Amino acid sequence: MSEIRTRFAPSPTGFLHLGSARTALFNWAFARRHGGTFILRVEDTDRDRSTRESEAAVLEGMKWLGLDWDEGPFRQSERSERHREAIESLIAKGRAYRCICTRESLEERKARDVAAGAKGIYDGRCRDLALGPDCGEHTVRVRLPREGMLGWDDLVFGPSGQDAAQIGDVIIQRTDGTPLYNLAVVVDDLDMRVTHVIRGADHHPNTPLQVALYRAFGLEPPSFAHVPLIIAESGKKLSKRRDNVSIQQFRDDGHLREALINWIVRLGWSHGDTEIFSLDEIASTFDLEHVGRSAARAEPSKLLWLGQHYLKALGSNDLFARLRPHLEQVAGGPVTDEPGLRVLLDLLRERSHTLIEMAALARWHVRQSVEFDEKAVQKHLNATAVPLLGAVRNALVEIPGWTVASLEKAFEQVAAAAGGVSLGKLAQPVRVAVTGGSVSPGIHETLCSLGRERSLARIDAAIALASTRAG
RNA sequence: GUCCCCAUCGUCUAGCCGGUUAGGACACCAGCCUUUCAAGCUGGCGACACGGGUUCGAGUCCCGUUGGGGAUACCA
Repeated sequence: MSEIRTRFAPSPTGFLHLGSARTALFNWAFARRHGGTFILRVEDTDRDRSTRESEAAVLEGMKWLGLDWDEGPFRQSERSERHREAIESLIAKGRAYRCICTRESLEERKARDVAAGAKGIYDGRCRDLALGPDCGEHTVRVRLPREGMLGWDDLVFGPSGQDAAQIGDVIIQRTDGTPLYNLAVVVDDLDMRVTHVIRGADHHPNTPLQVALYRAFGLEPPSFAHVPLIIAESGKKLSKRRDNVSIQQFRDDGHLREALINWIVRLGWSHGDTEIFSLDEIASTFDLEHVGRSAARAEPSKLLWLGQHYLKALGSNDLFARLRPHLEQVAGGPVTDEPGLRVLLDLLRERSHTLIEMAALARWHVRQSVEFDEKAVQKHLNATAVPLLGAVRNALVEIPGWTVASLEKAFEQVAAAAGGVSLGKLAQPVRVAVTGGSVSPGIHETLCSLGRERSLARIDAAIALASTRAG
C-alpha cells in the first residue's frame, strides 16, 4: 500500500478555530500513526477574506499546539495557473463547458423554479451550446452526469452519496477566471497525492460533487473521512460572537496546550476508557474507526479538569517558564525566580486549572505588599487575634530553621501554651496576615514559601493593623 | 422549502458480528481526611428520544415520528 498522505486545509480567516484545530489534529495524528505525510495548505482563494496576518495566526496556532507538518504551507492562491489548466483540460474533454448566463438571469430562473416547488438547480441552458473562449464574459461549469449515484464509502459515516440529478452543473470557474473551492480542492488534493481527506462534516454534502470532479478528471478519488462538528454549549453552532472558538484565545486564557489537545481529541474520538492522551499517545493510537458520528458539545469543565491534571504533571522549569508572563502581569513588574516561589507554585498546582488561575493564587507572593480582603480581615484580624499573632510571632522568631517541620512544631507549642487553642484559630489570622485572604495552601507551607523576613514583617504589620482597628 | 446526516447519564463517551446488573470520565451531591482552600479516598444521583416492526431475545437490525445538525453561493 502506498504512503498515507493527509492534509489540513484551513481558510485563513482570522485565527485557528476550535473545530479546525481538531481537524488538524486528526489529520496530523492519522499521518503520524501510519508513518505518512501531513501537508498544510492554506485555502485562500477567497481573496476578500484572506489576509497574510490571519494566515500567520493559523500557523502560529498550529505551532503552539505542537502540530508539525511535513509539506507546505502551500497557498491555494499560488496555484491558480494550475487550476486554470485543469479547467481547460476538462473543457477540452467535454467534461466542462462555458456558460454565459448572467447572475440576474440565474437568480430569476432559480426563484421561479423554487416557487414551482423544484430544487432550483441549474437548468443546463448553456450545457450543449459548445461555447468557445470568445463567447464573452462567462463562467465554466462541470458537465455532471444526468443521473447515477455519486457515492463513496466514508471512513466515518460509511456508504454515502447522492444522486447526480440532485446536483446540477455547478460553476467551477468565476467570470474573472479564478477557480471555485470545489474545483481547487480536487485539483490540489490530486496534485499533492492526498490519500485521505479528513475534514469537518460540513463538507459531507459537497463531497458528491467532488467525487464527480474526480471522475471527470478520470482519476480515483481519495478516501474521505468526515468528522462530526463541534457545537457550542448551547447546542447551537459555534459562533464567533458568542463562543470562544479561537485557539489563541484559549491560550491567552491560560490553558495548557496539552489540556487543549487532550480535550479536543476526545471530542468525537475515543479509545476505550482512556481519558488522558499526550500528543505522542494520540500519534500512536489514533484511528478513524472510533471517530463518532454525532456532533459534540464544547463543554469546558473537562478542559479545566485536564488543565489541572497537566499542571500537576509539568516539570518545574517548564511550569515556571510558561507561568512567568502571567505572574509578571499579576505582579505588575518583573518576577524573580527564587526557591520560595518555586515551592509555592508546586503547592498551587493542585489548586489551579489554568496558568491565569495559578498566577492569581500566587498574587500575595509575587507582589511586594499584601492586599487585604476586607471580609477576611474583619473575621480573623480582630481583637482576639492580636495576642495570638503576637505569640506566634514570638515563637517564630525563636526557631532556628525556617522549615515546614520547625514551623509546625512552633505552632503546636504556641497552641499548647495558649491553653489549647485549636490550630485553626491560630492559622487563620496568620494566613490573613501573610496572604491578605483566608485561602491558601497549608499555613506552614505558606510561611515557608514566603520566607522568614517577609513573613515576620507581614505578621508585624497585621498585628499593628489589628490593634488599631480593635483600639 | 429541498437534499444529506445524527440521536446512550447534565456533558464527553464505551457498547466490535443482537443475550451487559448498560461501563468509564467530567460535572453535581454526601462522607472521610483536614488549620482554610484544594488534592486524595469512599459512596451516591444519573442515560439507551418516542412509536411500530423483525427475533426466543433489540441500546445494538428495519420503518416511521420527534428533536438536533449540516448543505443548499460566481464563500471556503
